[in-house]
Amino acid sequence: MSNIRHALSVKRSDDFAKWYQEVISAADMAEESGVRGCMVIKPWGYGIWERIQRLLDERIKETGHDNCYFPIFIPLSNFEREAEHVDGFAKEMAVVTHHRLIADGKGKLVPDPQAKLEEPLVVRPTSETIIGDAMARWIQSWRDLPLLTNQWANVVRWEMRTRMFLRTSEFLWQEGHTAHADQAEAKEHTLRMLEVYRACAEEDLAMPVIAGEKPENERFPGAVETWSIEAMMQDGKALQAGTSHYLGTNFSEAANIRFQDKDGAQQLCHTTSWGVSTRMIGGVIMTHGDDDGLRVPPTIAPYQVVILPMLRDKPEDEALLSYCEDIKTALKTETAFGEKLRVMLDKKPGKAAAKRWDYVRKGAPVIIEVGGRDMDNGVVSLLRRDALWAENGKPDFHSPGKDAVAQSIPDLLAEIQNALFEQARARRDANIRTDITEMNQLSEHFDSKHVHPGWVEVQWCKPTGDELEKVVEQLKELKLTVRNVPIGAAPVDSACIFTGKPAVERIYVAKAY
RNA sequence: CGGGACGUGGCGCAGUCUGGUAGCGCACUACACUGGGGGUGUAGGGGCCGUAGGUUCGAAUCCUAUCGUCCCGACCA
Repeated sequence: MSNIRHALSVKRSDDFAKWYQEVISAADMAEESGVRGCMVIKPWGYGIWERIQRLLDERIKETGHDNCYFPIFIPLSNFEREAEHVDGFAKEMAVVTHHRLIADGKGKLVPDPQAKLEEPLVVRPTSETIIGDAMARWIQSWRDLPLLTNQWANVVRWEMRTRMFLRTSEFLWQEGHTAHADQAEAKEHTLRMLEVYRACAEEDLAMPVIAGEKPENERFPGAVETWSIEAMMQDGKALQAGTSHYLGTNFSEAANIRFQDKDGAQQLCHTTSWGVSTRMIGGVIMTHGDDDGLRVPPTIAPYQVVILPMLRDKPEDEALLSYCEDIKTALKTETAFGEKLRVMLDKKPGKAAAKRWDYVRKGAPVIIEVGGRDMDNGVVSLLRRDALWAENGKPDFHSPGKDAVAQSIPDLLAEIQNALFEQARARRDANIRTDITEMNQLSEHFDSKHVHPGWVEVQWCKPTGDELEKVVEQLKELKLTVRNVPIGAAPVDSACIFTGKPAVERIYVAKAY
């Protein structure tokens, strides 16, 4: 349908990276801040984050966690305690060294040498160490376990290369931290939270994911096991959308998190940590966006229904507005997904037709336009953002009756939510190859001019150490990475694609963000 | 952090090579027309050309530094 005049100037198929940036600015989600790698999240983008936050927070609380808040500054000595952890994060830290500025006599302010901190503070890149410190104080006995905490916070990682929402120097997230009496319980909890993330991604964000364990080389610094949910973006690349780590006793040893067991003996706790960030929003864009902008799943849309009166700056406007208010009032009494509908009546002066495209770009799930003729006929003009265009290349308006429209919206929103998920799942499934068993097939698949090579499921022998390094190098030449070892995969039935040894598990291999 | 490109009204760009104090499209404001679709016309408002130094009678334009952005690479829960 090439005669359609799309709402964006760049198409996904022409330049995916540029398209991604255009969606963010056209949907008015975020903008550059002037500070390297940091962004201003605008109301529509932040509204989506608030929705994700709220829905995920409920799920986290349902699994027994309480929220708390720890300082953004971590004493350097505290951070230094876990060697691998330090190794992983040291090169991307923001460090506070002074607590006062002083005029330099040339009209500038400089850090006052007199005000140098005795011990530098690092801006948290994650909070295992400072929370571990607290856990050591909070936990005395087996009766204090399990300790289940979570915090919503910002963190800073001095990234070399940043992209809005996907990798920013400062980002918002949720980090859960738990302590358990033994390994089995801690591991079980790691998987329980991974499942919470899967449900949140698939049910709340309508973003299909594959849950599995990360290979050794992709582990979180200091973790014994790292698990992830991986989503396929529309360009076929993988996005790690959430991680859950079993930390063993590494952080307990570093921070001395111990408890007295029933027999009176001192034991180290087994801890976990898990996080999901504003990166999820990047995932939503690249999962549901189209050539007209964003499409927000109704569960996380700041407004699920936007009403646009076709104002003419004439006396008749008053009746039209009152007609629209009726619709809004009726909608407000409805519920969808167990919550009240979120409805906006845009009364701002301006052409409805022009405003319509603003909301199309923002991806409001349902747009209701109302003009004088609708009013006369007792109907409204309704657009589904997920199915915008009719066969004739024009916006596909529906005309439900005014009195019936409110009641129909909850079902419609559920249908849209489902349609978005199914579209994404079908696309993902169509872009996973499972028939590749040889390295040359793999290079051919990813070398060829395939615009959309997607993911490949292969079998491997789960190498470790140097042997794994070799595999990672081979993959790197093709710009590929091992995404994860999916939970619940079929049993292996062939040789390792990299070494020829008997395979022990299946893995997903893909280009990644 | 290496290589490349770039930074000019809100957005997208021209002007930079060949110095002479800024222009286009969209958006914006006002009025009029139009009126079921992102409309038309007329008239306007808004920029010390990222920032700081330097060269020059004179700098968006030349030189230096610096900050930021994008692409490629290295790195990366």
